[in-house]
This record gives sequence, C-alpha cells and structure tokens, in this order.
Amino acid sequence: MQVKKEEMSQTILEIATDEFIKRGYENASMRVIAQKANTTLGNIYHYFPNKEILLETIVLPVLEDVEAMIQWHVHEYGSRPFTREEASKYAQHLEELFEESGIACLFDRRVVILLKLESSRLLPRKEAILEELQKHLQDHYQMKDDAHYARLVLDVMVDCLKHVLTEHENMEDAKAEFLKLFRLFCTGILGQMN
Amino acid sequence: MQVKKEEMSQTILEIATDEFIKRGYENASMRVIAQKANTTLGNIYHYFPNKEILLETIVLPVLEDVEAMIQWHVHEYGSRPFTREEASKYAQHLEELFEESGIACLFDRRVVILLKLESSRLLPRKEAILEELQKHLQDHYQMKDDAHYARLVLDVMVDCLKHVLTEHENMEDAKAEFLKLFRLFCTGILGQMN
Amino acid sequence: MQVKKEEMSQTILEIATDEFIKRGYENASMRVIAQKANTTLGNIYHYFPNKEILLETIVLPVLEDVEAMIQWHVHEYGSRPFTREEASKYAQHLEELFEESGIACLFDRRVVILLKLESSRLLPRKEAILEELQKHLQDHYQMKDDAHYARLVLDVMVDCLKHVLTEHENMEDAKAEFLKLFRLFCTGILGQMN
Amino acid sequence: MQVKKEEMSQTILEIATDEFIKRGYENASMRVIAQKANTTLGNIYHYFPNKEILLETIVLPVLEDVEAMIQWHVHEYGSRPFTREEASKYAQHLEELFEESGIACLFDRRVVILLKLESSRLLPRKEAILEELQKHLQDHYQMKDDAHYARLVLDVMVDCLKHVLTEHENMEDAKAEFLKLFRLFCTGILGQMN
DNA sequence: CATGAATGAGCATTCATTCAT
DNA sequence: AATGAATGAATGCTCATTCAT
Repeated sequence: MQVKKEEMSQTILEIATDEFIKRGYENASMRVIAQKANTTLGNIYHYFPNKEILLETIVLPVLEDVEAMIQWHVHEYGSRPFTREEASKYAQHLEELFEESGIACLFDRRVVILLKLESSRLLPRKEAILEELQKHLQDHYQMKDDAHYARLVLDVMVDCLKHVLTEHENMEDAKAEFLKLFRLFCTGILGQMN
Repeated sequence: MQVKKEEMSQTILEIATDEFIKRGYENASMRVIAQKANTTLGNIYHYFPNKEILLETIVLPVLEDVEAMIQWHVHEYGSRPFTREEASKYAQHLEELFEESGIACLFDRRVVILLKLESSRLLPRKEAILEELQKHLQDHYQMKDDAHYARLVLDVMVDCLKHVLTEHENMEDAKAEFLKLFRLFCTGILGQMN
Repeated sequence: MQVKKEEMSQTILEIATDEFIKRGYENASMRVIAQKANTTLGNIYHYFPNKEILLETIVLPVLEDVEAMIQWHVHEYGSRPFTREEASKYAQHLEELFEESGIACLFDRRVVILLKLESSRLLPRKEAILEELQKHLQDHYQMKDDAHYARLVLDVMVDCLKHVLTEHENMEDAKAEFLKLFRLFCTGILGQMN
Repeated sequence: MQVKKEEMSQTILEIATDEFIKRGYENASMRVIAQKANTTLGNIYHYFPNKEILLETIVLPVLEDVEAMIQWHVHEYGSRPFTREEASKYAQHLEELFEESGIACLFDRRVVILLKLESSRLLPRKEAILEELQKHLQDHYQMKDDAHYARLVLDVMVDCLKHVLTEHENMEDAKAEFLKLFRLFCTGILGQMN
C-alpha cells in the first residue's frame, strides 16, 4: 500500500532515531529499521540515499544547534579563569545560566546518538565540540596543568547527559535531573579548588 | 606447531580481553582475535566452545569478586542512612575505606568489558549488581525518595570507573584518579545532603 | 510541469542513447537516465514499458537500415569471388563504393550500442548480420576454407567501426578514419590473396 | 563436504577465470562463481579476501609477464623509426620475431580479462602498457604526427588479440591466427608508408 | 592439539520494475 | 502526462559457528 510521503519518511526517521539511540548508529541495522517501520529495505533507500544521510537528517539539526551554542558561549564568557567567588555564584544560579545560555538544545534525545557516535563523517565535528568544551573547562576551573583530568571530568559530564537523556522521556525532567548532577559537580569542583 | 595447552589458551584469553575492551564484546570479531593470537579460528573453538563462554572465562572471575565485594559491603555496612558526620568522615578517609573494603577488585581492566556489556547472559548479573549498588547509595545518602537520581549518580560513577580504567595502563594511577573523582562526588553529595 | 509528449520522449531517447553508448545497454541505469533527463523513473516507464523497448526504440531504426543495406549488398554483388583485379579496383575507389552502397548508415552513433550489445532479444539479429557479413567476406575474398579467419577479420573491422564511432563526434571524420583503416585492411587482404 | 585446499581453490580460480572472461570482471558475480564452483559465497571469501584479489590472483602473473616483455622490447628495439626495408623484413619474419621477443606470453586466455578490464586498481597498469605500445608503434612506423591514428591501430590490434584468444581453445591456433592478422596489418601499414 | 574447509545468515546498497495517485 | 511510493531480487562482503581431517 502507498502512503503519503511525509508520513512514511517521518516513520522511518522516528524508527531510525529509536534504533540509533538504542543500538548506536554503527550497530543499527537498516533491515531492522525497515521492518519496524513496516516497509522494505528498498523503500528506505527511496527516501534516504544511504545510512549516513539518514543519520545526518536526524542529527544534523541538533549538531548545528550545539555548535552554535558552544560558539556563543566561548564568545560570551571567554576563557579567563573563574575566581572562587564567581564560580560559586554561577553554581548557585545554574538555572538562570542554563536558560540564558541556550544549553536547552542539549536536551534532545537525538543528542544521545551524537554522543554514542563512533564513526561517520560527523565524528570530527563531535570531537571538535568535545575538545572545545574541554579547553573551556580547563581554563575556567584552573586545571591548566591537567588536561587529562579536565577531559575526564568532561567525559563524565557527557555521560551524565547521555544518562538523563536516555532515562527520561520528558526533556524537562531530564534537564532538572542534569541540573542536580551539574550542581553536585560544581560543588565538588569548588571543594577541590582551594 | 603445538604449544602447551595452558599457553595457547592464555594467549587467546589475553588477546580476547584486549579486543573486548577495545571494541566491546558485541563488536569484537572472533576472526580478529584468532589472527592477533597467531592461531586459527577453529583452534579458538577448540578451547572455548563459543564467544559467550570466551567472554565468561575472562570476565566471570572479576564478576564474582565484585559480587562478593558487594555482598560483604552490604553485610558490613548495612543499609542504614549515614549521618552527615559519618558521611563526611568516610569522605575524608576514602583511601583507607578503599583498602579495607575490597574495592580494589574494581581496578582490573576486565571490569571495562563488564561495564560495556550490552548483551550476553551475563547482562542480568551485571544489572543485579548495579541495582544493588543503587539501593545501597540510596539508603546511605538518604535519597530514599528518588531512586532515579540514585541510579543516575551510580551510572555516572560507573562511567568514571570505565574512563579511568580505559585511560590508565597502570591500575594504581587509575585508582588514584578515581579517588580524586570519587572525592569530588562525595563533596558534591554532601553539599546536597542538607 | 507538463511537456509536449514528443518533447519529453525525445529527451529521454537522447539521454538514453548517450548512456547506452557510454556504459553499454547492460550497465546503463534507468535511474541515471531519468535523472539526466530531468524526469522521474516512473515517467520513463510511462513512455517506454521497459528497458528493452527503450533500447529497441533507439536502435531498431539503424538496425533495420543496416539489415536492408546488407540485403541490398548481397543482392547487388552476390557472393561470387572477386578476382584480384576487381578487388584491387574496389580498394582504390572505396570512397565511391561507400557512397553508392549505402554504407553511410553505419556511421551513426547508435550503431555503437548495437555493437556493444551483449544481451537483449536484439542480439540474434545483430549476430545474424555479422554472420551474413562473414559469409560475404569469405566468399568475396576466397577464404572459403577458413570461416574462422573470415569471422576474425570481420570482428576486427567491426571493432574498427566501434572505435571510430566512439572517438569522433563528427561522423564525416569517423568515416574518413574508417576509410583509412579499411584501405589498410584491403591492402593487407590483397597482399595475402595470392 | 570438505575438499582438499588446492582442489577447491583451483576450482574457484578456474570458474572465476571463465566468468571474468565471459562477463568481464566488473559484471561477474561472486555468487554465480560460488554456485558454479559448487560451493558457497562465504567459502570463496575463505580463499580470497575479496573480488579484487581474486582477480589479481588470476591475472597478475600474466600482467607481470607482459610488462616484462614490453620492457625488454623497448630496451632491445628502442624507438627509432623503421626504414621501409626493415619494416618489410620484420613483416616477413614475424614467426621468428614472435618467438624471440617473448610475445608468447600474450597467448593466454587470462589476457582477455586484462583487456576487458574497466575498473580495479590494475587498470592503471593496463593503461600504462597500452600507452607504451602506442608510443612504440608511433615511433617505429613514422606516425609521429598522428597519435590518434596510432592509438586506433593499436586498439584494433588489441581487439584482434582479444578475438583470437576468445575463439580458440588452443593457444597455438590463436597464435597462428593472430600472426596471420598481424601480417595483414603489416602489409597494410607498409602499403600506406610511402 | 590444531588446521582450515564449509555454512548460512547477516550487512549496506543498487537495480529494474510496478502502480496508486 | 507525470509523480514518487513500493517491491523483491541482486550486488560485494563479514560473521559466528561447525566439523572433517
């Protein structure tokens, strides 16, 4: 049976998103996506020329949002180290900080796909973002001498994000939970700063 | 050429361990393991009847250690909530706590395999452990009303472990780094406790 | 947008001709033809019920011309052996011979498609022509005892034709080059005749 | 059922050779080869890691022979133009010329695969050979001003080779037939030289 | 103890074709 | 007249596993 374009294409995107989140882009199977979308393998290729473009259709919008957000952040806050007081102040007003700094774009299930990504030509862009964030963290929190540790903290934060996104259907809940964790982190980092 | 049984089997286990760590159990290839172990696919199946049992041979010892450790922990510390003072005291003497509580068994590269595991019949046991730990955390730190959050904190700690194990060859370094992070967490949790 | 029937069908035929020449009938893709003709796959099937008929629409006119030309040739010149003098005379006046004998119909790009053809139901007709030509050659040039050799000489001439058609946009140039080669052949054959 | 290595591998090579000759490397199907060799697709990949290497296993030995032969030829005969007498002398003693100059290596069915090749990483080597031969022809036969024509003559000769190889099981017959044609060519070219 | 031959199901992708709209 | 949704079989290739030798 034939179905309106938008409908089928939308179904495929949704199913693919689910599969990419669950199994990761690399381990998701086009066959399985076709099956779950109640269509044939060939028909998926009628809508999306290949797996990579299916991925990009899903993930590029969020990726670009995130890149823009990072750019804005770097421009706005620069890379000067925070004083203890500043850091503390920020930690206490995380909600407002989150609101104003466009971090909201991170709270989208599709970000999980990005975070799990291990191959594809989007990988370099993902890694560029992480590197940027690491430098940022390192500068702000005076870990200048310990890039390794900064990276570790970042990776852990990234995992936090992955977890809250995975476990909450509702993105507001995810954000709230992430905030809680983020605050925990800030308290912790602050405790180590002196 | 024929080699003493122990030797070949040992080589296979080592190579398989490396591959399972690097690519994860699901994405590791028996072929590649055979190649890197300088033997044949058939010969691996001579020692290990299938991929799953190869996994278990590698990972069961540590799994059992960890299970025992958890059991002991539960028995020793029970599940009563910590007072703020207690918690604070523990946080200050984490090194000793680590020593005496058998947590050392976590600092083993093979734990990474376990933590990355996504399928196989060991999965339930891994998840049982995590559930146990979650309850523990929840009880001790008075997150009684928020199982979700406890789970999240746990998952993040688990990711920390995964990261330090992955990035450090030397297990002492890994432990040191993990302690740093663990302390950060404790400080953070303490800061949130009241 | 809708276009006059003739126009669209013509465009498709032209693009298909190009593709069939470039990649050969078997390896040409309906998809690519549709794309290059700025239309859809479905629309091609609206004009031509399948790939084979598309081929025939393109190639049948020339095929029939060639068949007619052969027929005429056989009727006109019969199959008696040439004397050395006759052959020599013909060789010296090839241009005129070409003109009067309708060989001009060979100098059409579409002939290349025919010559490259490896499957389709037109194949037998192509082969019938070649067989006819072979007999002709064999008779005229007294290779009676060596059908194999006649066939070979024919095939080589056919390849010559394919080459000059492929490499020259201008059919007059193609014809001139072919004449050069044909003369070379005639000289050669004559040299071998006694 | 299991079969001795040499046997299966040999069967595959033979069937593959046949298929590559009949359909050309690009259009031959690994599945069909497997079927005709009475084995499975997977098993072919047990012997040959991919289609290209299957091709190379078949074709590299002859390719190298041909390359060596060309090299020797260039070194021995240089690129000076032949006088009419020289050319004529060579034309009359083609058999001896063939014998002494290692041209025998061309009379191998596998050469057909090479001549039909349209892709694969062996293509550049095939094309280098053809270019070398074209220059050679051009130099010897004083076609200095007409590279195009030299290429055409070469292509035609190459097609001759393809034909005699395709149509004769017996390589001695093929060689004899090719000689006949080659002589025809020489006579023809000589006829055009003055 | 070890080799490596063999299988069958899986992968992403392309193809000619059909047909409802 | 034209679109594009849908199918099913084909492509080259990889995988865990089995088993005769």
